[in-house]
Amino acid sequence: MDTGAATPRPGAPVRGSASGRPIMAALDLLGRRWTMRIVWELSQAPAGFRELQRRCERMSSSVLSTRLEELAQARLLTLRDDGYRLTPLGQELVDALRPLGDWSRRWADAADA
Amino acid sequence: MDTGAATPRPGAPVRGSASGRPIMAALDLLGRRWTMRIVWELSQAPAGFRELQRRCERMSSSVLSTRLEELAQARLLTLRDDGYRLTPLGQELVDALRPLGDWSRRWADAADA
DNA sequence: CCCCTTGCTTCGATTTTCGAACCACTATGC
DNA sequence: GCATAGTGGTTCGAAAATCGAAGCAAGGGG
Repeated sequence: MDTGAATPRPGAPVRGSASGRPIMAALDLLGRRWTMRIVWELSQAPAGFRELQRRCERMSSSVLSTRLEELAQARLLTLRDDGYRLTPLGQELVDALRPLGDWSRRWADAADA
Repeated sequence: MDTGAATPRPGAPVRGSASGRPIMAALDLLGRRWTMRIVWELSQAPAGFRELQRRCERMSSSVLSTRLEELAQARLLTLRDDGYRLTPLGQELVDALRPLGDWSRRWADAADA
């Protein structure tokens, strides 16, 4: 791989924080382009590489490849016969992200006003 | 500003999705480097420009400036006499992000194993 | 054999991020 | 008045991340 910075791990120093606090590793990992989107798409349904690429319009294959490897390293997903799937840990992340979906709707309402 | 792509707005097409779904705008906005981190830091306490920069080690001033403008445009924060502060909408985002903190600790535990 | 799909990799072009230097302004001290 | 230090930023060239079209190797029909 080596197409960028190391995959953030809880306990290790990451961009913007040498403390090793888990939340900082999470914010670094999830703050990379397409990462949350990929997790979100896989929560809707497992998908293969090319289908994932289709679902996220204009995501480049090279970045998708990098992200999938990062997320696999972080144990949030795995490649199975039927495509990429979230691990139980990845599913828990989706659950943790769910309030964000609710918030975004309130944000949209507020933006209209 | 003009140091990159437009600030995502719910209802408008964003990177990776022409649909205008609020969650896609949120994922685009929050998936930019430092964005969630800035929101997170401001949830701990309001801070001025330079203090924010100190709290997020190595964040460049130019990106901080861009992000603050994006977040202000999205109505998630404002500049007051005592520094940058989250708006009520920004506070709600922090609340929505709170489960992520809990998850990150479970993630850390799983990574140890 | 040909054609289509799959999961990727390669690599040059483009965009984003970095970071040190700098500007304008407001104290505070001497 | 003059220096010093703090503030909120901007500028701009360098470095890193991302893009995206092309290509590769493997597999499955027809």
